[in-house]
Amino acid sequence: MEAQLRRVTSADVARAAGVSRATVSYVLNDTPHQTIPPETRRRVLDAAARLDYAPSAAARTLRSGRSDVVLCLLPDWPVGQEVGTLLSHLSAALARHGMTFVAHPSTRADRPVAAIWKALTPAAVLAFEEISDEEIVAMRAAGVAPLVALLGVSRERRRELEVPQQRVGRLQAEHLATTGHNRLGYAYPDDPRVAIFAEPRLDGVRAACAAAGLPPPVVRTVALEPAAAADAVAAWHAEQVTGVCAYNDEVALAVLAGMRVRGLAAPGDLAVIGVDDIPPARLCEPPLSTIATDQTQVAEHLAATIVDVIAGRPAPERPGPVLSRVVIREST
Amino acid sequence: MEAQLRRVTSADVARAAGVSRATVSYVLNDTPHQTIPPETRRRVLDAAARLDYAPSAAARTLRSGRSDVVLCLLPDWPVGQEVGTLLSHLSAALARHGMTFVAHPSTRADRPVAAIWKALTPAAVLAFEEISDEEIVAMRAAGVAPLVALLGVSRERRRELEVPQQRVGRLQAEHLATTGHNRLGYAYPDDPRVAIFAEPRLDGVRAACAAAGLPPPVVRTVALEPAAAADAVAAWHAEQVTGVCAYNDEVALAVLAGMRVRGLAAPGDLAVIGVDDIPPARLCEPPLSTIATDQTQVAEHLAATIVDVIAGRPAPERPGPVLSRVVIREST
DNA sequence: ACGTGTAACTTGCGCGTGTCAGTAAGGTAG
DNA sequence: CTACCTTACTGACACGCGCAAGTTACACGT
Repeated sequence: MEAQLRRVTSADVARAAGVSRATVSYVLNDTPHQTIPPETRRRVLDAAARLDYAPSAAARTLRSGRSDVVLCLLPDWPVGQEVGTLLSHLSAALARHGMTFVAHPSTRADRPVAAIWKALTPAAVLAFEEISDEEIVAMRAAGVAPLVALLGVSRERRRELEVPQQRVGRLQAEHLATTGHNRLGYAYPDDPRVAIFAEPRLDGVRAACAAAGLPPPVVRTVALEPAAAADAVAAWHAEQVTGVCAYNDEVALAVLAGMRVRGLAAPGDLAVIGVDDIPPARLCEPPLSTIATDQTQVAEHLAATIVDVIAGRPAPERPGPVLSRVVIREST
Repeated sequence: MEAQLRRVTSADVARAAGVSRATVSYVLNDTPHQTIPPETRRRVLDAAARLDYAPSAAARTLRSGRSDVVLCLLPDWPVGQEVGTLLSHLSAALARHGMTFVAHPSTRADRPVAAIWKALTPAAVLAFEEISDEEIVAMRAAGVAPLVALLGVSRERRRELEVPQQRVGRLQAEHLATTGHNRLGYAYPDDPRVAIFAEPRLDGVRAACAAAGLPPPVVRTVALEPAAAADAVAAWHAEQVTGVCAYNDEVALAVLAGMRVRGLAAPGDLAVIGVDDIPPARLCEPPLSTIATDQTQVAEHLAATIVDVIAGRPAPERPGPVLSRVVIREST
């Protein structure tokens, strides 16, 4: 019918509705302190719908100086599906607030981070990794981009979103302590890039040990290979460790593999508990106890915080404490 | 020192360099057919660097009608780390072509897809799932957004990027056939959302069976639970199936778990091969044979295709056939 | 001397918005 | 009748950029 090759602009809508462009803008944004009679409003909305009008984000961004995009800089360590689902929920939650969520796989080495957010003029940037102070002032200076950092550790210097990583570690250790283990090990990840998450979790384990009157955990780095893990297992065994908290489920699987190499079996010789509850956790031998986190709840809180920060309001308080829970299977 | 609260614009650079705004634009974009003496060029570049100038993407997009953003609509099934690393490589590859890659976790139910790309005016949209024809013409009409779809199946209707999923299935079946199995099973994923990938893989298995003179594979849907998988295993066993190709490594792990329930062991009672080579594959019992794909190469080809499509050139031909290879472990 | 050509610029337009500053019509108060 | 307010609108500007068209200065060929 109408083979439109040009973009439909608000001027087109205005023409179709027989009003001025300004009126269209007022109607479509229901600008406060503007009195529009219902009849006119209807005409404008009709025309907009009929023409399939969608405002140009570019023009709107140019005009207002900020867009409704929230940019998430992904870390350069491989993101598993738990982060994937978190982002998915986050995207949905932000959409409910009228914002568009996008993620950029960090290729930090390739391009400076600045190039990315300058190319998008997002309303907010959400990062998993530390951001340099100069970077932060630069973003603030660019006016359009308040910053939010998601870290495992809470830092006093600025307001941050904190997924309670410490609590994750504490839950692991408490579970092992209450099931009769009094000498714990910690399976630390091989990849140095995930240290931001590993450190607070380990801190949580340490805290729980101290609270339960146990000696501090025996920390060993565990690569994702049976042979390497076997060495760690042997070391724990030699130190009378009977329960191991792993950084995550994959590391836990490595520990189980290492035990197999040494002819040991969980939970008899060594109890193992992971974090994340990835699908393989329930499929391995023995099925892996782990810590599951309600990503929906985390996403909801993250979204609320982001919205508040963008609006310049102080961030809301921490999420309720029941985001994570222990999933008991047969490895403990 | 200089607490700038306003954005640095090309006008600022022009003023600092003592030239007009147009000259700045010509220098920074090295516009063809413009003769700029080295001295002037240097002055401009100096000023730009000193002021930390970054062009406004919004303005540029508004002016030129298209941005340098490539938007990837993620599927609503959970993305594993293999997709994660693919996106990471893709982002790097596109950055090398001067484009910015962002991903949007598809919350298809929440917002219509149109709202997303209209909010970003990307140069291209990369989707994993089918896109309706009207959607496509709408994107084309919006002028700014050529479309590229990444599917497992190649469709004649339009140019698509094809990761050779069929080949993945063929590799699995050929490996089992050459190791002496002559009655194969296929472990189909429980999640209907991944059918786009599952179908071509299964087709590949069927083709390989036919080519090897074997009967068609016995297809069973396998949920990611030991009990459910056990039923499938029993069914295969009853039909004298001796080797199973699984949709991916997780499904393969489920099959292994199901065998355990039935007191069977791989590869003796049933050989199992997965796809993806996720870390748990080498950590489970027995270590899982699988198909590994070189994501770097895939990303490179994807990036090249996207760039070509944006430029309006025909897409380059298929990638070389050696993107995937069999990783032989102990489950076959 | 005069056109022609080229180097090295500058001026100015318009992309599509949001919004401020009007303005004409109509009502109400004094 | 005048002064003033409200309703219902419209005109015009600025956001930052790319680029087409124009301008000046100077060199060259005849």
